[in-house]
Amino acid sequence: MSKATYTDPVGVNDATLHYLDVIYRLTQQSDAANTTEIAEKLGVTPSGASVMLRRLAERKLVQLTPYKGATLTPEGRRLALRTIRRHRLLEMFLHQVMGFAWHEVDDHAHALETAITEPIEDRMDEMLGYPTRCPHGHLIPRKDGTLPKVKDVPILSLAPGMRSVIRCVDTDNSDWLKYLGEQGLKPGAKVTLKGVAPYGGPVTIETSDGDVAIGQNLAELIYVEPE
Amino acid sequence: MSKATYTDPVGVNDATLHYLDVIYRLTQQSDAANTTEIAEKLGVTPSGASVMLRRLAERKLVQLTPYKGATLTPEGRRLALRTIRRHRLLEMFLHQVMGFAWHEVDDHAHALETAITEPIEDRMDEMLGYPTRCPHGHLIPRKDGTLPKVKDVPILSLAPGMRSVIRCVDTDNSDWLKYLGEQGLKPGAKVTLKGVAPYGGPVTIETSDGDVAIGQNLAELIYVEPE
DNA sequence: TTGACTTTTTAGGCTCGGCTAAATTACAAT
DNA sequence: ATTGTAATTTAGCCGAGCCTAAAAAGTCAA
Ligand SMILES: [Mn+2]
Ligand SMILES: [Mn+2]
Ligand SMILES: [Mn+2]
Ligand SMILES: [Mn+2]
Repeated sequence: MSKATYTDPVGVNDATLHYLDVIYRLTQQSDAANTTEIAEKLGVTPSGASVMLRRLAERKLVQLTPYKGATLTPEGRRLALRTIRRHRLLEMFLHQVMGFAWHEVDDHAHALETAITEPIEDRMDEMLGYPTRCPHGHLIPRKDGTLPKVKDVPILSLAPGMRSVIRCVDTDNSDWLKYLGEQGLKPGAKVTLKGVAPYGGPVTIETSDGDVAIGQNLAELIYVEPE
Repeated sequence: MSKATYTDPVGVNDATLHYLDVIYRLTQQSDAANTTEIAEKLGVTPSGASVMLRRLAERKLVQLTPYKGATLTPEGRRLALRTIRRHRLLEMFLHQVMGFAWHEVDDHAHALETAITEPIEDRMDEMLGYPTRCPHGHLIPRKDGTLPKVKDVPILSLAPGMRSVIRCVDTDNSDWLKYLGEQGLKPGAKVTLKGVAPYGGPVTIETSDGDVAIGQNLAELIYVEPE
């Protein structure tokens, strides 16, 4: 029973990768990820996260300013982007090659994202024709850690009547994805924003199958590229 | 970041599954697996294995007779067979669907065997047409824990001149597999044992591409079905 | 039966990633 | 400037899965 042949440098295990992944996402929105937010996303206590963050800082994977928050070091970001790349490639593979529905792939991809080897990552990429986005439209980081440039905008930022193509549906919620998919609202769909009812009312969107009306909370998840 | 949705009852983790897997294999050959053998296969010390075995016994996954050895309980065997099934299905998937060579798949399958979810297991099975063997010819346990009946015999047990079909090449050694594959000696190949030189000399086998001579140690790995 | 030798278990300790409870620091409002 | 509250860290603990060293149990031959 041989030891992990294709595995990473010691210490780069599941827990570590999950922390780095969460910190990466949080630092996309604000400049530093604070302990409590990280703990919430990971389902651990703030004290547990605090201790773990110190360990990650000792390993030079995060830059930690006590009482302020955490950011990733270059090595930490490299590993975070690798995990995200693998997650999104897996989602694409599960969807396109294995035939899972777009609302099913997130859970399965999480189960595999820290287990796959680099040759498998590369082979999936090749089989999929080097995709730039996951089934939900999120960008797949390249192996060098760069991200494709895109011009996605929230559909709600468009003037009513403007034609556009859906590029991303920004949620992992399986139920919402299933529903939006059934309404024809998924990446690649050509849509026109018809209007937004006042006081939080429904958003009407024209699709190739007719008009659909959805809540603003769901409409906020949809990003498009204007024609 | 949700908790392991598709994961098993608590405690059925990587280490546990590896122990069960090893105990299953060892109890195929003798009636009980002894501590030192288990430790060797897993690359841990006998003392470490002894402690772990006691924990597995407490969890009713193994039946432990101190100073005698371990056997699997029905639940332990169920989990062991599940891991072996997933390993061999993965090998088949990596080979047939993803195009990896037969000598490459074992390592990658080990990396994934404890990570995949049941829907992925089922979907691979379906895509592969419910295979009964891995690329090396080992039997794939069914979901109910039963194994297909076969009539494989060692090629060296055949009378010279007897025609047969290779069914299994019983090794995980990547170099040997690569070499044997290059010689045309892999499951499905029609072969005739020509002769065995005395005093550990070469074994000559006729293949569709001509005769090949290999060492007895390699020939012992080859199992066939006589015509 | 008695050693001698091998196998296995026990004792004590370590790291990792969690936990709770308590202390500390930051920050916002008076 | 002081005080109260919220965020964060520290202290002390735990279990899993390993380790080494030592003790105990089994085995086998004289
Ligand atoms: Mn996802
Ligand atoms: Mn996605
Ligand atoms: Mn294998
Ligand atoms: Mn195999």
